[in-house]
Parts: sequence; structure tokens; C-alpha cells
Amino acid sequence: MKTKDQTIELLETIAKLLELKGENLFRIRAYTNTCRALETFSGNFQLAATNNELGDLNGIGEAIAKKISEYVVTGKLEYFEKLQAEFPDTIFELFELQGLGGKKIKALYDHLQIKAIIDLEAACKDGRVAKLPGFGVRTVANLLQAIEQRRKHSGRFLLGDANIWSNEMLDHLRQHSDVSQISAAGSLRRGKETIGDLDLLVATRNPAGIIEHFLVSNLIDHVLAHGDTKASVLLKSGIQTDIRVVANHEFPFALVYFTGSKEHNVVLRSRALQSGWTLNEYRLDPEPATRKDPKPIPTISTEADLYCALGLSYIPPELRENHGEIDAAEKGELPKLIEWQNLRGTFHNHTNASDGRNTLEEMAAAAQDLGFDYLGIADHSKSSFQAHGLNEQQLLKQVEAIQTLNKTFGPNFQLFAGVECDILKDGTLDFPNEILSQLDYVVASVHASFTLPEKEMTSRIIRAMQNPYVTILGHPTGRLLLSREPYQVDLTEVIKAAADTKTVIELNANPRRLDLDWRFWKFAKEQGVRCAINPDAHSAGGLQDLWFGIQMARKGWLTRADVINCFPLDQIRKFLGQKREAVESQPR
DNA sequence: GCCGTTTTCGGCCCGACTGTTTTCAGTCG
Repeated sequence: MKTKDQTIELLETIAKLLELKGENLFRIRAYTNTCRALETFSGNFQLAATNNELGDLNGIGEAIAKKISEYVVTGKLEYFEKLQAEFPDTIFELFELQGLGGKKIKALYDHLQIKAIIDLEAACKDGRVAKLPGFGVRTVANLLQAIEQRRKHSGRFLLGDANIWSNEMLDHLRQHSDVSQISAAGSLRRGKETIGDLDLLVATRNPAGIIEHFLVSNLIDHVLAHGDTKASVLLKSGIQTDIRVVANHEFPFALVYFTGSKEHNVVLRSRALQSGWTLNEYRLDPEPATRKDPKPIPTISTEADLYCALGLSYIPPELRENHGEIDAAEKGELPKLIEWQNLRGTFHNHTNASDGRNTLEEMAAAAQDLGFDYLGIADHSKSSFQAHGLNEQQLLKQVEAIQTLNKTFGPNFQLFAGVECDILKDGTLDFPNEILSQLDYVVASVHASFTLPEKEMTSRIIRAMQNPYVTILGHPTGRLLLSREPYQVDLTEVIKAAADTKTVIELNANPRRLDLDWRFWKFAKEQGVRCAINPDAHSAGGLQDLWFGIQMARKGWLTRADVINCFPLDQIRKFLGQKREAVESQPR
């Protein structure tokens, strides 16, 4: 049986192959649309595929549903194997080069048998490419530069890093006096966990001046393209950055367009057509080849106005992934998403007792500076040698220190004494229950034996959650974005077990983790699982990572009611005790 | 390949920029 992830990968590959063949664009889109639909499908994928029920999903039709069934059940897809035979496997790496698409790659392959980047580089250098119809010396120079660029940079960047660079560029742009509105857009504004490039938008009456000012930033390595209203550059940090400049009254249209996602925009524009309008990044216009009387076009001065004109409630950027937000907005059923101001505290934080940098006192002060009502301390447990994990005595000593410190605070702030307890290979915990019961709460995390088979890993984690003292499951997949794959685990089962055992799941807000992935939170919420947004702070400044956690929670459609660290102090005190109470009230 | 508040066929989002071209195709977002 093939998994959902394998199926999505297959369909993406088919889309690329069809591009190479110069297939109808809408047929290609059908395959990529199917991938988007599957990403957030939370039912039993293999069962649905086996029963050929995926065609019921919006965007998936009979033909692709049948192909998926064949692939999932038999492990093979004849259609794909025939397609695949027409091109070598290595050809896909050519798509990663800026400026190369299906058509050109096919021309290179047909005429020069170029099937990998290394072939292309040689053919560029010996002059063969420049002689091809449609290619020339400038194309060759650009291709060589694109090859160089790909060697230096992997192509994707952490949200945390991208956010810094974006702010630096925005600060630079703001120095120009003709900027009247400015915003980051693109996947950064949507809060994607990794970012391919930066998109910046400026409204001004002086487009040429803004572009000129943009291009002199000393953060820029070199310019890729520039015109009157848009420019692309490569920053020294290696990330491509695109700027668009529009007039003031065009700003809301441009902001929606430039924020994306692409799929979200496609749906918005086809909705506009239904009203007899055509939507672009500048305005709504009556559809020229009009087949019906267009509705009068309302005045639009904000993004919200535009969504309203299209019969939708305002859709926050984080939700614009064509993952059901349009339907919900049409019905007025979008949730009121969590905001930073809703946070009252947080739970997974380290001190210098294990591998953190700051003391208990300093961490408490930082939390109070942020206006929090409470802060949970969860240092590593003894098996995490590499992180100077605490042993039993050290942990109990820390509990005492926390209790002493708590007496110095007024009634409006409290430290909670916890631990980040290792989940051992067999699913037991690093400390016995007699120790855990002396804490206010326990975060249980996997820090070793990452390579267990999926079944064992899943039951290991579920066993840990069955412990009545485990309050929160920490970073559920162990992924490190762009550097370490998640361990093999059946998250659907883990989420269901979390619901059964009343265990909270962490949304680890460290920008390298952002784990549990936002795509699973809608399902978790439906199952009744609560979320804890934790920065996994290893210093006082690390608490700032909560911003990224908030963004991911918003992407996961979560509200303040779904996230336990939005609970006020008295409510969270009760909540932390609930799971274990059932056990402790039983006679021994 | 998908889909239906004109349609089961004939549409399907829209524009900027580049480079190779004498009017446009390819790529990108």
C-alpha cells in the first residue's frame, strides 16, 4: 500500500512530466490541484483510495481518482511508468534552475540530449546551447548564473531567517519618502514554514524612484531583472527578492495578488468572473467579452473590501492556501484565529540548569516583560546527556527553587515546575511516576532512537501519552526543517491517542521545528485535541519565537479556545491537574 | 483533467519581464 505522501510525490512528478511533454496547462493543473486537495485530506487515505472515493473531493475527478486507487493498491501506476520512460530521472533537477521551464528543458533534451545540470553546463560553455532556436548568448549567460546560484544555495530558507531579511529590506525601502504603503507579501506573509523567495510590495506615486532606491540596497548581491514596476534581485544571504510597485488605489488588489497563494488567487479570479468581472493585481474590471451584465463594481480600499466584493468574509493571509478557506469564508464560517495578545504564558522553556543560557529568575523576568501571567520551566531529563539533562535530585531541587521564587511574585504571576522528559525507546519515561507527580506538568519528547520503524515509533509515543502524568507531547515528529526529516510515525494515530488520553500536543514554535506541522491541526482540533504553543526557549530572547508558533497555529485554523496557553492563570492551574486527577483519586 | 445558478462541451486567472524575435513564446509569480 502506498501512502498519501508517496501519492502526492507521484502526482507532482506526473505534472512535471506533462509539462515536459508540452501538455495542456489545465490538465497539468488538475494534477497539482489534486496534490493540494490531498495535503489537507484528514480521512483514512488508503481506505478512501481503495474504495475509489477520492473523486468526491473538490478538484479530484474520476480519472485521477482511478489512477490514485491503482497506485495505492498495486503500488504501481501504468500511466506513470509509460510517461516516465520518455525522460531520464535526472531531468527533474533542471526545473530547479531559474529561467528554465518545461518547454526549454524539452528543447534541450530533444536537440542536445541534455538530461542533467552537468550536461547543461558543458553545453552552455561549448556554445551548443546558444545555437538552439529560441536560445541565445544572453540565455546562456543567465543559465550559467542560475547553475552557480543553485550550487551556492539550497533554494529554501527558514521562516525565521527570511523574516529577518525581509524586515531589513522593508526598513531600507521605508527610508524613501515616497513610500505611502508597504508590506511583505508572498509565502512569508502567509506564514509558510519555509520560504523560497521574498516578495515586497510598495504603494507610491513615484514607482521609478522606489525601484531605483530598492536596487541600491547594500544587502543585494546582484540584480536578476528590473523594469518600471517590478524588480528581482538576489540578496547576499542567497534569497531571491522580488519587489512590486503600484499606485495607492491599487494596493489592496496588489497585496491580495502578491500574497497568494497562487491556487487561492486562481479561485478568487474565477469567482470574479462569475460576477462578470475580471480581477488582476490592479483592479476589478468588467469582463470584456461579457456574456452577462456585470454587477456594479464596488469601491475597494482594503483587502477586506475586495473579499467582501467577491461574496467572502475577510480571509487572513495564513489561511490563503486553497485548503477550504474559500468555502468557509463564503458561508461565514471562518474561525476567529488566535492572536499574540491572547497568549497568557507558555510551557516548554529551558534554563541554564540544563542547556539554556539564562537563569530561572531571568526567564521569569522575560515572561513578565512580555505581559505573561505564567511561565513553565521544562529542562531536559537525565537521558539527554548532550543537553546536560537533570537527574532526580537536581530536578527536585529546581522544583524547590521555583516554589521559593513563586513566593516573591504577586498573585498575578507564577512559574510552573515541569520537565521535558525523554520518551525512552520502549515508550516508558526517563523518570518514575513518583518524581513526575511532584511536578506541575510534564512535556514528553523523543530525543533518541529516531530510526525506529513507524509502527514501533507510533506505539512508543502512544504509550508515553498513556502515562497520566504526561501533560504535553513535545515536538511530535522531531523534524528539523531543511536539515532532518521527521521520524516515521503515524500522526493520525498519535492524534487520536492524544484525544483519548487527554494529552495536549505541542506546537513547537522554534523556527527550525514548527512541529506539529500546521497541516494537521485542523484534524487534531476536530478530534478535540488541545494545543500548547511552546517556544522551546533556550534563552530569554527565545520566547520571541512564540510569534512563529502563533502564525502556525493560525495556519492550522486554531482559535484561543484551542490553545491552552491562552487560558488565564486560574483556569490553567486547574487544567494542568485534570489528566492525573483521575489516577490520583483512585485508592492505591 | 475538471466542472456546471446560461454549459455534459467548452471553457478554464492574469500580467510583467526577458530574450529572441520582427510580433511573440517562455517563464515566473
